[in-house]
Amino acid sequence: MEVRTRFAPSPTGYMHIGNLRTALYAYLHARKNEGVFILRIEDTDQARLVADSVKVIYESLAVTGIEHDEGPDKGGPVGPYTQSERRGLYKEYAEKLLAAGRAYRCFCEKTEKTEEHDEEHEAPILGYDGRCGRLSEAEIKANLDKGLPYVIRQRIDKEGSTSFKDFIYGDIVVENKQLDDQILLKRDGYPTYNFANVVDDHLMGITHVMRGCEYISSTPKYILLYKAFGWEIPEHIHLPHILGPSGKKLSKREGSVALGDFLKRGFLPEAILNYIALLGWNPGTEQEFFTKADLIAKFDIARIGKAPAMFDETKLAWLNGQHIRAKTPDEAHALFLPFYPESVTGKFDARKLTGYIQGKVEKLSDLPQMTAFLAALDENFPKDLFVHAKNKTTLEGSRAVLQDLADALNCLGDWEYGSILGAVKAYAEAKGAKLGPVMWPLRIAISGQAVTPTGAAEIAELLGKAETLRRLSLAAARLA
RNA sequence: GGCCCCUUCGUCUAGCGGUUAGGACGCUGCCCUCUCAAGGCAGAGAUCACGGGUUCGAAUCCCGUAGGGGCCGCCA
Repeated sequence: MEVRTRFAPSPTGYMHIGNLRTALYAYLHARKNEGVFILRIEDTDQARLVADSVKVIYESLAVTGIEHDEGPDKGGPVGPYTQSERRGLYKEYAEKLLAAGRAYRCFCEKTEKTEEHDEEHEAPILGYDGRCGRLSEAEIKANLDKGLPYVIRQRIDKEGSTSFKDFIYGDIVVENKQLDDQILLKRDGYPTYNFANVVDDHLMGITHVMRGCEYISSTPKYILLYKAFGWEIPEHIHLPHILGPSGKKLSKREGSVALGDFLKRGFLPEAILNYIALLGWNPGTEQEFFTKADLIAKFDIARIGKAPAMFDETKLAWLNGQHIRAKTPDEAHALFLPFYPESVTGKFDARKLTGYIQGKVEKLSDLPQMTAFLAALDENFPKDLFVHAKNKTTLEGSRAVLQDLADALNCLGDWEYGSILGAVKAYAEAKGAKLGPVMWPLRIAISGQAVTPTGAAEIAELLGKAETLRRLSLAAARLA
């Protein structure tokens, strides 16, 4: 049977990294099995509609290369793919349940979750007591005649238990008395997630339902729905959570959670994809660097783990560096360019700069700070930087070297990396010195910092002859 | 509070009855090098949450306990 998976985000205005991983896994599983990956927009909460947020979903999928085969923008045989456009369908199916006695109208007041319940989670919240389920035909009719608003609730027989086999977590059994008569159709006529999800997954022929494991506890209710309709139950694959640094579900409170944030901060989409793929899944080999094509080839839902994983930005950064290094110089440059300060791109050969530092960059957002010294030397950098035990450089020695070097470089005809290095080498040789003790003062003088993203000769070349000589004499003067 | 789930180095993980418990990030050191935040090598770091079983033998199987997480919305 053809594999059909879906990603069913609700338009919230940003792409949560955990949701993106769910999308990735669903996508990979579909591709791996030459199946179909569907995008379905779950916009059934009218109160929470965020303008343009569907666009964010499209953009997120596009930038990460998680491309869907069917969706609101692409169409397909089982559309529409936006739930708000499927309202009639849900009503129709809810009424079928009503007619079959598997659902009932509920005229009770709204019982929305309050903030207090959120914080004081010790407060027991009791589920709906099912009173409207016991209303007589006459009472229902009377209410209807009065025009009382109502919702449709699923009628759950509180006897016995309901179970399902989760692909990751195995058999899950829940006593039916734990199950609430959940709302299927809201007062405004829109379905709840719980209902729309089941109806759509069935109608869209989804074979593998992949979602976060927070849905495990409500899945028995969905199972009962499938059974009430007499529908085949798809494979359920609940994914372990991604945790923030505090050990709780990754949330906005703890730094970046949105794909857009990571992108802005200089993480590459392919690195993010690679990293989140490894959060909860492993290939069974020691491979850690993956391109999307690698993932499609190696992905296997059988190797998804059960334990939640903490999101570790340090490792993401490392992986990001790996992906940057894997780029061609031209690709890298296209990536770096937007992150270079104007002061750098305006004055220097940025393409050359990229070539010199590509192997050192982890986050693109480090670029401004890494390259700032090119455009603006901190002329009052600490003089101690010249002192280096291993190179046996001292303030006195450095001054002499700098003065000599200034002369040597001044005589240089063409100003490029090779000739600069050649001149420095020649000078060192003439002095009977090793290269280190000469290069060190040079690099400090022209950069003003102990750590630079590339070597002294490269920096000198980028700076140009005039600026290099200016910095050299400046430093020599300070050391005098 | 009720129910469900999870538990191997700080972190991500391998392991599916017999391993010196392996790898990666990070950390430390060494090498290379014109610096290192790159590369190479090495090291520290996990009595496999704890307690009972089962077994000749358990990180691996079973049962408890503890800790953590999730759900209990006319949100998804």
